[in-house]
This record gives sequence, structure tokens and C-alpha cells, in this order.
Amino acid sequence: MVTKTEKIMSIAQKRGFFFPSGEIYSVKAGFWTYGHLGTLLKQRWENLWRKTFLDNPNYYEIEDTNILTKEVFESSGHLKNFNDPLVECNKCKFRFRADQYVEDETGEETEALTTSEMDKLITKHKLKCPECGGELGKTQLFNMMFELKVGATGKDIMHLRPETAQAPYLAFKREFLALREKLPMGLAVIGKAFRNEISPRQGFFRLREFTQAELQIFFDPDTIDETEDWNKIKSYKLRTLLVKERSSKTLKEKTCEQLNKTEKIPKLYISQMVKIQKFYLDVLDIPKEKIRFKEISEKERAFYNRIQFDMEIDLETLGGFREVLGLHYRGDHDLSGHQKGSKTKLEVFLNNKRFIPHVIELSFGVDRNIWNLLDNFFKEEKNRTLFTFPHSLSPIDVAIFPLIRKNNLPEVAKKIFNDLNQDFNCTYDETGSIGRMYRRMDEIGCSTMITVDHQTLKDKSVTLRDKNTMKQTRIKIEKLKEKIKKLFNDEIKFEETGKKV
RNA sequence: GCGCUGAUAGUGUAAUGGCUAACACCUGAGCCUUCCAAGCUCAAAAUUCGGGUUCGAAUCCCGAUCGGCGCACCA
Repeated sequence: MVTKTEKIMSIAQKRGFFFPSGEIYSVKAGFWTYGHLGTLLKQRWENLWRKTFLDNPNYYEIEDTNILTKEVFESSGHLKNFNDPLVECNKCKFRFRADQYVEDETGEETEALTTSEMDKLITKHKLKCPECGGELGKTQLFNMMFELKVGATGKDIMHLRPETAQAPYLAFKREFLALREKLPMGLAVIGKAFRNEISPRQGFFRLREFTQAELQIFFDPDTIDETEDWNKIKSYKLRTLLVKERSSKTLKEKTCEQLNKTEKIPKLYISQMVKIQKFYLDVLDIPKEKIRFKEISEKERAFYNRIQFDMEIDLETLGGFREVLGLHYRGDHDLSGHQKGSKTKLEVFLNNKRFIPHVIELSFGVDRNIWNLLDNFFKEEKNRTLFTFPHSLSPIDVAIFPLIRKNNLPEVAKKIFNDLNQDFNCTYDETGSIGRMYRRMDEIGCSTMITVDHQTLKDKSVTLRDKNTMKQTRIKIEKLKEKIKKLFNDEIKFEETGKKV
């Protein structure tokens, strides 16, 4: 039995969506190359993301280096928290967190201990393997961050960033001044992040080098329960799964007003949930029942996150709901940490008071979102497989074919290609029968196909085929551009809170 | 890291110690063809790597590398 995952992977590699990085040498898990179609698909997703989330005049995208100095991660807590002390049983090879175990067993504070101090505690308390009672080996640090030696001496240690979020925090002071001291201020980054996962699994879903699209919203904490568009969104229903509802089988939608009044979730936070949900439902066209906001409990989330909901999407290939983004209310953790670590004032003076802005972070895993698109839009019919992407996501907008390779039809088709390619992502093909050319384009999710036939020579009309329905309509060549633009525009439903896409 | 398991054209399979490593799909060239993977001809394309056993290894043995699954890890 060929699984859906295998089918999608096969098409992805065969057609050029993505494939293992450097595979002509050897395949390493967690590193992938985007091929030409994958790159187009990813660009389209990213552009829709930009249009949706950077819709505020005080929200902008910035770009930072992937390599950052050690001090950044001392302040952010990554050097400490990403640095797990692991200990292994010599007998059964069970591996676990040494600090947590020692603390649980002895009640001693392990927060600031070195590995050798940890080992001393293990010896002192005669701790054994919790699984089999065997002797424990030496504690070793495992850091999820990639370390780099910079410069000739190799003494300067820098790190590949494990998240893009640090960029806006580091840029905060400059951008706050550059954007003339207004809050809320949004700084977004779409870029690479790097985590040295012990064993990345699930193909495309947990990577060592991956793309994040993150938006950090800086705001005055006193205004967290304010948002301009509240009247427009207060009766909008959000698909939330609260911690207390985890055991319930059916998801109960709640209006923004309910979440605000009953669950005490602040309005600014809720307004972002609305935007996110609309992005998935209206822009990306994901079926409603496949998405949910899962509330993350205090125990599960990082200590500095005061509120966290993850958007989860039901993915057939991964057997259930999987996280594709996190929405975090991080308080002043980040700016306070950097203010202390860098000895640079990151306080602002606004509204007649001095304070450190708080942060709400939207953190999307882009590659996971790409996988979601492939999973959710993959369809198999009797004689074909296709991706039913919305037009705005299709890697190729229009394909142009001559019905047969004769009678001047290819020349006419090429001319149309040259013309339309100015405005759309187009491709041209004349190899094989017309049916085969349609199938090829179906398989990569091309939106629209144009065929030049003998009638074209008589009356300058061509057929326009819709991928999803296979229906064809005849249209004059001169009307093509206008018609295709209209097709693409008509599908857009996202108008209330976001920019038109 | 541990355990299990696997690695043959782009993809999916076959060859179980013996002929030039086979077949299908895909891809390319050509013929044919007036709308949904038609047909015909031709072509390109593979045994993960390193040792060993043997007259002879894709096949057996050892090692390495890498993948998948499970455990653990995933601030």
C-alpha cells in the first residue's frame, strides 16, 4: 500500500517541489532543498502572509543575520534553556534530563549547576537509572543551537539563531525611533532558523534548518485589552480548544466576546487569533473542521509565555492535528532580558509613563505550512492526481498548449505564452497528447490551462480550462488577461480585517 | 544515542551465488493524432560505500554511511 505521504513525497521530488538537500552526496535528515515549484509555492504563501499580517501602517518586515553573537542568547535564555544536561544509563542506555531528575529526587536546586556538580550530586545521593536501576554515566550538555567559531582565532563564538524572533528585539530601539515612537509597533521576519535536533522525524515536519515567519507586536501593556476593530470582530466565532476542554470530543466554537469576558483573554490577543483564523479559512481555504486553536497549559508552555494558543491543522499524512504556528504573549521577557544583558535602555516614554513594551508573538513554521498545503489540497481522482490549490497559491498560474503540434498551432500558442507571461507565472508545453499535458499540470496544481486549437485560427478564440472541474470555456485571446485576473480576484473573500490579497 | 528494520534507473518493483541486472510508469527524440495519462519506433537511466568469502556477489559475511519506525529529545 502506497501511503498518501509517499505519494506526495514522490510528486514533490519528481516535479520539483522539494528534495533532500545535497542528496547527490548523502541524505541527512532535517535538511531539504526547495525546487522550482516549491520555491514558487513558498513565495506565494509568504506573500499572502505579508499581505495579511502586515496590514497595519506601523507593522513592517525587517531582515537580520542568521548568525548572532553569544551574548544575544545569554540574554534570551537560549544558552541556558536550550542547553539540556543529559545523562545516560550505562546499562539500559535510557537517556533523560539530569537536572530535572536530580531536582525531583533530591529537592536540590539544579538551575545553575555545571555538569560536574551535577555528577557530584548524583554520586552523593547514589542516584540510579529510574528505568532499570543501573549505574549512570557522566552528565553531558546537549545544546540545540549550532555553534560557530568566527574569525581567525576561533575565539569568537557565535550561534546560528534558533528562532527569528530575536531580530525584532535587537532592532527594537532603532526601529522604535525610526518609526517615530508609536505603539503598537509590529516587526516581522521571514527567515531561516536552525536547531540541532537530536533526531528530526516526520520528513518535512521537523527540520534542522527551517523557515519561520514571525511577527512581534510591541505594545503598551495597559492597552492590551484594546483593539480598534473590536466591534467588527466581537461576535466572530473562534475554533478554540481550551485546556479544560481537552477531554471533550467536539470542539465548541466561542465568540470573541465570550473569550474576552469568560476566559479573560485580552482583546489585542484575540484580534490576532481572528486574523490567524481568517488567514487559514478565507485566504488559504482550509476547511473549517480541520483547524483549531489549542490552548497550551502553563506547564506545557515556556515560563515566560503568559498566554499561548497553537494553531493546529488536521493533517491526514501525520495522523491528526499538528502545530503550524504559536501565538505567544511573552510579556516583557525579551526586552527586559536584552536591556539587562546589553545594558542598553529599551524602556520607552509614552503616554506619560516609562515602561518596557510587552510583546505578542505570532510564530509560523513556514515549511510545516507548505506541507499542510500539499496534504490538504492533494486529491486523487479516477484518472489523475491534482493539487486543488486556490489560484493565489498555485505555483504556476497559466499553462498554454497547442492542441496538436501542427498547422501553426504551436506558434500561436507561444505567442500567447509570451504575452501572458508578462503578467502571470506561465508555462508552455507541446509534448505528448493534450490529455497528458493536462495531467502534468494537474499534478503540480496549475490553476488555468489554455489550449490553442483549429478554431483559434478562424476566430482568435482559445479554450480556458479550470483544473478543479476540468470545465472549459471559450474566450477571445484579447480578453484573456482580463478574464484570468477576474478569475483570480473572484476567489478572494478576505476583506474584513486584512488587506485585499 | 539505543532497539528493530531497510538501501537496485527519477518512481515503484524483479532478479535469493551463475547469460549483457529485468519490467512498468515517468522522461527525451520521432511518427501518428481535432480536447483529458491512446498507439507505434527509438533512446537515456540503477545494484549506497569499503573490506571479506568464492572460479563467480545486487544476492552470503564484517564494517561504515544514511533513511524509516519505536524509545528518548522537540526552550
